[in-house]
Amino acid sequence: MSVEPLPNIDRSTLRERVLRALRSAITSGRYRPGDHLGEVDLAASLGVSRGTVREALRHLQQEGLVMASTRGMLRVNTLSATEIRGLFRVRAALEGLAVREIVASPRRDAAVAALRESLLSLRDGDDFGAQVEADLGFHMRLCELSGNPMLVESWRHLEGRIRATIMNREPDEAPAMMTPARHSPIVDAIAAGDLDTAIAVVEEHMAAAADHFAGPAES
Amino acid sequence: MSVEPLPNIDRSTLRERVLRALRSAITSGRYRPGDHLGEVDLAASLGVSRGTVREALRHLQQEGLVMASTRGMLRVNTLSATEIRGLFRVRAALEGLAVREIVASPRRDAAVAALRESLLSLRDGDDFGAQVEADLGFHMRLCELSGNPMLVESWRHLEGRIRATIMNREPDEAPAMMTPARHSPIVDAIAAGDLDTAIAVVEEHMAAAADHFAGPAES
DNA sequence: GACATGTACGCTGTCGACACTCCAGAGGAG
DNA sequence: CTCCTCTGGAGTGTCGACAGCGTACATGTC
Repeated sequence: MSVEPLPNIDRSTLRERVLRALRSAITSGRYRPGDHLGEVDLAASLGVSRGTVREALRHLQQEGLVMASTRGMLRVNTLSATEIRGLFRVRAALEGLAVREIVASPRRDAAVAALRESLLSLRDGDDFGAQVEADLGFHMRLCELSGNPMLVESWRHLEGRIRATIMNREPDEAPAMMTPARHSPIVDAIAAGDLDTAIAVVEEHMAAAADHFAGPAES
Repeated sequence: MSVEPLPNIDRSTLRERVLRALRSAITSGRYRPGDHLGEVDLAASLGVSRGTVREALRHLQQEGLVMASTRGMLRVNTLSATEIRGLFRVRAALEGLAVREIVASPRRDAAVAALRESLLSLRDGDDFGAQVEADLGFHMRLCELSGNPMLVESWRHLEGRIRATIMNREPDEAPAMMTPARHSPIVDAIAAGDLDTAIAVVEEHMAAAADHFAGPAES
């Protein structure tokens, strides 16, 4: 009898796997913003029924990665400059709360260590996709370390739109936003326990990102 | 030929109507927190197919009004005290941002007027359900007046959980939270243009609500 | 040639049926 | 009496098919 512990069985439902596949296909650039996502085509491509694809698409719609167009058809979402600016202001508010809760927490040191670790992933990425993942991973980690599950939930709700925004840009333009140099000041301010500075840093970070992705201040 | 402009035809899809019906049934207390929502029963009650009910339920799940339990079954969501506290902290962050944007906006006076109007609905409600609607309507209005669609979107994403929290309480206990007296200071501070005070008022308002719904500070 | 009308096609909306999993309780072996 | 086994039933998971709606093209009329 074999001693090795048998591979874990994937108990995820078909809908969940289709969901992940579609999400990945969109955020990886396989489908471009504005592309039509037809249920029949996708169902045929993935080898599943329309109903299953349908549920996954509806989920992505609520995530903001997909938007409805005419006659109930779904397209990859694309955000206006105004929406992008608003999006990053909401992010600033949420991540500002995260910073606030981390600074107030007794586990602040552990949180700082975890964030420093997340920063490492940002350094060694020459691949654009990996760079994006590392950036979002850092900010998501920031929310998780707040210990507030609702904050994480709210941030995740925006994640699809964040990704849609980033993917709207050519890969060449964005990397400057995602360097460790832009993120370490946040961690430093948290480590110093200086709440006001930390929040100011986060807001500046988000404002710069908004300018980058929405085009410099037009409003 | 008749001159009257023909009644508007309801073009909403069956799924949308089922969604509204279920949401209303839950937030009105027709189903209690923890109740099992079986697809077959609901489909039979509503006279639609399981697939249609299913899509509506999945939507409500993402809204947080419904949660998954064992074997993929869905139940009316119920939040822990910790989650409730976190929820209201996130609300404070979001509505704080709303206040901030309104104060900074040139249309501040119009916003104040709109908020004052919303306050009126709070006054004349002896019906508990109407009172809740008026309260949530005020806060939602606050977000809308920020002019930031993403902020509204994020707030709406929490709305289901907020309602689930309120509905967890007996109707008799809550009304004190929803008096005009508790809301007008927010509007007054906005009208005065005093940002710091306004945000402090919002945070105090949310902290009090958290204590009320989660039980006084145990953490 | 321009406009109204008919018509085929593509797509989503909705449905009913079958498959599968899990839990609870009956029933037998020890 | 206790434990294991088996068998129903209650649910959800997934599927294929039909129906309805709109668009775009073809057809006919003036």
